[in-house]
Amino acid sequence: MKKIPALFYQRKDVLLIAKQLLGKILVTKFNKTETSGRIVEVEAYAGATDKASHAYMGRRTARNEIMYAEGGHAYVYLCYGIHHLFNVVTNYKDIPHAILVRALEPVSGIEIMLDRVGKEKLDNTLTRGPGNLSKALGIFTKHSGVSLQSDELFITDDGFRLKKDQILASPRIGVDYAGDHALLPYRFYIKGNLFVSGKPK
DNA sequence: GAGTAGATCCTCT
DNA sequence: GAGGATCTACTCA
Repeated sequence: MKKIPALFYQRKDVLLIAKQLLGKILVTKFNKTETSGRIVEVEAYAGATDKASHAYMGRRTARNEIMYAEGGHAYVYLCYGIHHLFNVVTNYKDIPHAILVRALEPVSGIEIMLDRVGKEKLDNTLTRGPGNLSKALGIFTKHSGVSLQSDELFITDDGFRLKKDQILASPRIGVDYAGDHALLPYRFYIKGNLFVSGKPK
């Protein structure tokens, strides 16, 4: 499978990229063990104009420095002292846009993922929610800043295509503190997919 | 089934 | 020193 080229991420419309990431395969290959999952849920964070973003109003710190890099890098950080959140940096250099990957549908290395999470059998909690999927794929803060063109962390396209009516938008999750911006429909997910967070159907 | 509290630690002020 | 791009478990109905 071919990695998605860096140019895919280096475009201005973070919402468009977020939608196009749905259905792609996120792959990690650490210590020669490969695990992967199809992206079924994402959230866009539109940098300086987005209250919910770490880079709101152009904030720039050691932690979010990677958001200012050119598109095609991973931004990983720890939330609530427990959960690792995996983001894809997008747009051009110095424009801190990012896409948070919230949920995956397991594709390969499922037993390895179960082992990492400490579960016995596959269920829809394995890769549902950003904290869980990072754990399942073995992603930690030390992977922040890794290029998605590297061989241990990348995204591929296996030819899977979604119809327009399979993509739904909704307000983002867990960003109530962002006031009005918490209501922006920047979350995209695949209709009816079991691994999308929220209430199971 | 729905709502709420607790866990737990890194980062910025 | 405070708070956060979350998840789980437990309570109550």
